Amino acid sequence: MPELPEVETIRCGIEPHVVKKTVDHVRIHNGSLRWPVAEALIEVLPGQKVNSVKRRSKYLLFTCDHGTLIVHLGMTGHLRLTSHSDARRKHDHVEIVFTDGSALCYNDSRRFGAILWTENDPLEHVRLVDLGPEPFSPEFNAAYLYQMSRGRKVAVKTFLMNAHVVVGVGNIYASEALFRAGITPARPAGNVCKVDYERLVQSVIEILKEAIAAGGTTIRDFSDSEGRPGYFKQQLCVYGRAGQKCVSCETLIKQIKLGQRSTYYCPVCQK
DNA sequence: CGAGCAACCTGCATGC
DNA sequence: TGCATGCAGGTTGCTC
Repeated sequence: MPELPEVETIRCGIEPHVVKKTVDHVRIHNGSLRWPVAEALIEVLPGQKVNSVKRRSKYLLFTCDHGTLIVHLGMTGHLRLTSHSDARRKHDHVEIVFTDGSALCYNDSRRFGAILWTENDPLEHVRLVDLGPEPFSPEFNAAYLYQMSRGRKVAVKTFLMNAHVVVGVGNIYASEALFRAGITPARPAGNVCKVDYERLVQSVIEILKEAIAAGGTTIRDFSDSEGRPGYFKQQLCVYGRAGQKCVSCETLIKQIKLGQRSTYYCPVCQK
């Protein structure tokens, strides 16, 4: 479900509702996510206060008194704010109930997501330590992408989606950013020149910021912490538009597969 | 090291 | 109606 804009939308929605709250108890209904949810959370979390909700890549970091809860939503994960008296829904796997009776509920039909716990620096966690730069950080620039891509034969779109290169760019925004930059997605990353990477960096930053401003993209079932959809779908130029006219030149948008992921582009505007 | 791809799992749309 | 197929905002961990 979520790329960086969707995770950031969820973070903004949740933060004011959980910060300064104290955990009363934790319920694990189905801890079988990508990695087993630590049963120890049931013992460890109660009594701890949530001090901040941050984001690194597509991970949400709930900083607590004596550790950090690291949450990834996978493809279909949802977090919603509930009351302890609300009815449970199908695929509600983990509930964190606060002392005031409010709760944070993790729902994930495909269970590709993860809920991890660390008492050390979360950025040093094995899942986070090797990640590439944040797209809004100064380290994400044309010189960096150019240098990283030399000698790489992989398609530039797959390269852009590689979290060791840059985090947060998933399947929707990779197609969108390449369209805006005028780069055809199947081009080997190592053949893309510096000037093109300059445009790509700008396009990625712009698209992600616009998507955050729109509250993310809802294709199927994305919703924020209060159940509202995102509105960036209206601004998508190529993703999901196979066979429709290019917004710029009216050529029909093409769909191909790259790295097992559907990829959309305009064969005229993108070279 | 990089590239390619199967796997994890459920739900939904489509076609016979 | 049923059943088989293919697809889905992600990531890991194999093989070559």
